[in-house]
Amino acid sequence: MTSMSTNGRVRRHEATARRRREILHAALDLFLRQGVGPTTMEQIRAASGASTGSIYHLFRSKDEIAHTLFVEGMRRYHDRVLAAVRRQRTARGRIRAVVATHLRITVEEPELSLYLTRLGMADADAETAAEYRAAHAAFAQDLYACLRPHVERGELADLPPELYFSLVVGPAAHLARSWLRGRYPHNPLAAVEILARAAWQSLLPPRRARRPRPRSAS
Amino acid sequence: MTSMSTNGRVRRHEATARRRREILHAALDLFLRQGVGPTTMEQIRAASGASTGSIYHLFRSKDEIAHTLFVEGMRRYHDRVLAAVRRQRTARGRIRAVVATHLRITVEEPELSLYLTRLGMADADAETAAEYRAAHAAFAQDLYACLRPHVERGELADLPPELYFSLVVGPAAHLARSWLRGRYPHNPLAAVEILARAAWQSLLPPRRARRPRPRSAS
Amino acid sequence: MTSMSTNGRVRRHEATARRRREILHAALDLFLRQGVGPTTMEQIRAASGASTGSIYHLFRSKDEIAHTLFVEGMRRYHDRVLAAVRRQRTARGRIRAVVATHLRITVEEPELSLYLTRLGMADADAETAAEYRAAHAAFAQDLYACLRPHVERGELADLPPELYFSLVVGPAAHLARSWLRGRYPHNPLAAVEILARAAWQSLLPPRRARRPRPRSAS
Amino acid sequence: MTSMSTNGRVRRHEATARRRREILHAALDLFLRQGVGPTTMEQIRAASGASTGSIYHLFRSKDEIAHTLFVEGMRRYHDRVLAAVRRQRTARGRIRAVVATHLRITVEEPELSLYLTRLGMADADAETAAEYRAAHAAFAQDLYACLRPHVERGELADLPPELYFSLVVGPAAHLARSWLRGRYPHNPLAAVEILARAAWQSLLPPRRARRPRPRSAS
DNA sequence: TATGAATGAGTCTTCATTCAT
DNA sequence: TATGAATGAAGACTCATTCAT
Repeated sequence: MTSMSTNGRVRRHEATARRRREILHAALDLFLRQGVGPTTMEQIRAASGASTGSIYHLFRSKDEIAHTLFVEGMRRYHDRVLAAVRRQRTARGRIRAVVATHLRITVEEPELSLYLTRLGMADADAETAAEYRAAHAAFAQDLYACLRPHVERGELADLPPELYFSLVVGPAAHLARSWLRGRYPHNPLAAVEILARAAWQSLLPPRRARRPRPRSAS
Repeated sequence: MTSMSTNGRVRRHEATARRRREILHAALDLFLRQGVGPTTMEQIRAASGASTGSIYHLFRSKDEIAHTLFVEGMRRYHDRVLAAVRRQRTARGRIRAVVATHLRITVEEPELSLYLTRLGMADADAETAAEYRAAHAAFAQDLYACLRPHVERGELADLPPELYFSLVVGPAAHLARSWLRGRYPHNPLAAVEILARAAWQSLLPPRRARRPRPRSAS
Repeated sequence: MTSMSTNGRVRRHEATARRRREILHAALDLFLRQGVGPTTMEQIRAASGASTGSIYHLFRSKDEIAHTLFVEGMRRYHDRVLAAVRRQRTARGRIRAVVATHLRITVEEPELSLYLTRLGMADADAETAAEYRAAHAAFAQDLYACLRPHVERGELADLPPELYFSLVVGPAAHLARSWLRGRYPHNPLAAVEILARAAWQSLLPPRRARRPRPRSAS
Repeated sequence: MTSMSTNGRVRRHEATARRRREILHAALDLFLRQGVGPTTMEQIRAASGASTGSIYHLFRSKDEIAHTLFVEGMRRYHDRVLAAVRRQRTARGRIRAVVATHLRITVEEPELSLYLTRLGMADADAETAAEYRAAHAAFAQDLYACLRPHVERGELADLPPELYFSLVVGPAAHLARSWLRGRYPHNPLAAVEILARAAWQSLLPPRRARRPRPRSAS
């Protein structure tokens, strides 16, 4: 009997989780095609197959759906980038990892990427925006912590963290956006080497400082 | 009497133009603080001092206001960048001009920049989005036309146009966004040289190709 | 085994009855603070500790809870008043009993009294209202039956029954309401004698019949 | 032209005021038949002939309609009672005026009276309830100020103000309610003398004390 | 009997837009 | 041209009630 009840509960949990995913999935699709504002709960309901009540049982409001989508997506992005960076040991490898992962996520989850770039913050109220900002700051700090040692060893120029990200992520992000909007007709992943090399070069410390180290890692 | 009527007309034109500007100004401010969707015509009315009727005399709809703001802003951005680029003769100068102008516009018209980056396309319907895309394409083509000769002369690597922009504008755009969102605490203009140098280096043609040419642009 | 099952049944009955009381208690509290309409079953659930299902096991609907509260309260009020009146033999004692009991119930069960006075009938549909009216009519008849003999003996004036109640209960009810709403800062029970005397005097038959008293005030 | 525009404005004001009255009238009717909660804006719209937008142009919310109805009605009641009381010079005349006016208003504006008694406070939130209470307190003070001199002259017993009202208004209010609910089949106005006399007697100072006032009542 | 997730009809309210003056 | 009251379609959300477990 215990196992039955446990099974029941588990099965219900699974059903709930599936429904949750269905709703988020439907919402993401609609948000992307029409924007968050213009998307109606009725559309989400119809597209997800859930009832109005179910949706509100699982999410407090439409904004919470948008917010959940953004936060979960952001976390996935952050996690993947940090994991990829940590898998590398050399400065160059890490820089390349950032660029490559950004493009890889873009290609593998274009919907999510579009949402994060284009819609995510558009409708955020002050409080939510602050939360996003905090999450971003935490990510930036974690990421910079991976690069800091290389800066201290003189392998990378000593620049303000945000400038780092601009030099490293900026081009990749721009290209990703272009691709997502249909402007860039090629596979963004084919540009990884070019972008990674550009990023790497732009972070090299000024000439004189570079001497002591004979060869940088390939 | 003719002159009076002319004066009258002129004065009316001036008044109309001023009112138009007031409305756009108020709308931009509100759109930025709250997003386009959440902003109501009533708020625009109150903030601009115009009456509901006046607003609808000057603009067909709320969307048209958002659209006007976006298009006029985009045009201003495009014009400034192209003008700055054309003022330079050398490849390096032109690359630098793109970077510097982007940051300059950001600093001088942060509201406009935020709007263009963050909100502009979020709520656009398919048709409007297509129009934006066309405008962007025209700009891209004009800009690329300025660089093409340098490519042909072997001064710049031969890359797909969008990749160019990603390498040149990407870092500046990223830094601008960071600054606009309060993440980058320094003056973005101080980073022009770093970003311009990075952009320049990333566009250099592969080594072997670079030799034959006796003088690189300064 | 029989006794066990009996015990079980009894215990269940007790548990059920307790739960019923908890629900009614929680509901009364909420109804009073917010009104019946604005109170949600969810609030009743949370405040009573019962589950939604349990509540619907014990009550057909929210209206039934409100109705039960009203009817049970009304019956308690009626019963107490009638009992107190019947305990007295003299006309004066009975008049006084009505006044005193009304105030006593008010002070002892202020929540119930407030509910009966303020909320009870506000949301009642036609059918329910009719039921309430019938209950009230029955009470009025029972109560009047206690006074009728005194009227016939010439101890009390011969007035329409409702006018009786207005003269007897009216002031006490008014004072009770004032007290319940925080307007009357003293103990209502201290006013019993004044109110009872006023009621008594107002019910005395006209002068000539009364013998001793010569002139009423103009 | 000025006059035309003035006329236009005036005419608009009249139209607006009429519409306002129509809405309030329709709402009062519905509130009384069904209660405030169950009445929908759609019903008010249909009954008043106004459009949804118009209603919300004139009133912020359904609650504001209910509130307006209550406050305006309460003010009318207060004003009438105070005016009638002030029109009298003698203590007895004033007591009688309170009783008579209460019943008169009941008979002349039964809907309003029912609303004030039965529904008015049922759905009030804390803030609104406080406002009602303040209005009532002001009225009570004004009314008591009319009686105070008589108390000081020893014509009326010295009782707490609320007790006064209970003795004076209580019976009339009770009878009015009975009549409104169909329990009292006679014309309430015919009972004015009985109620007024009862009220008057109940307020007389204790016998001995009534002449020179040696001791205040215990 | 007990539970609480699911349901969906029904509400209030908003707001872009129109139009009589 | 200017005004702002009026419009009503459309949307987010609530909540009493049901029902599978």
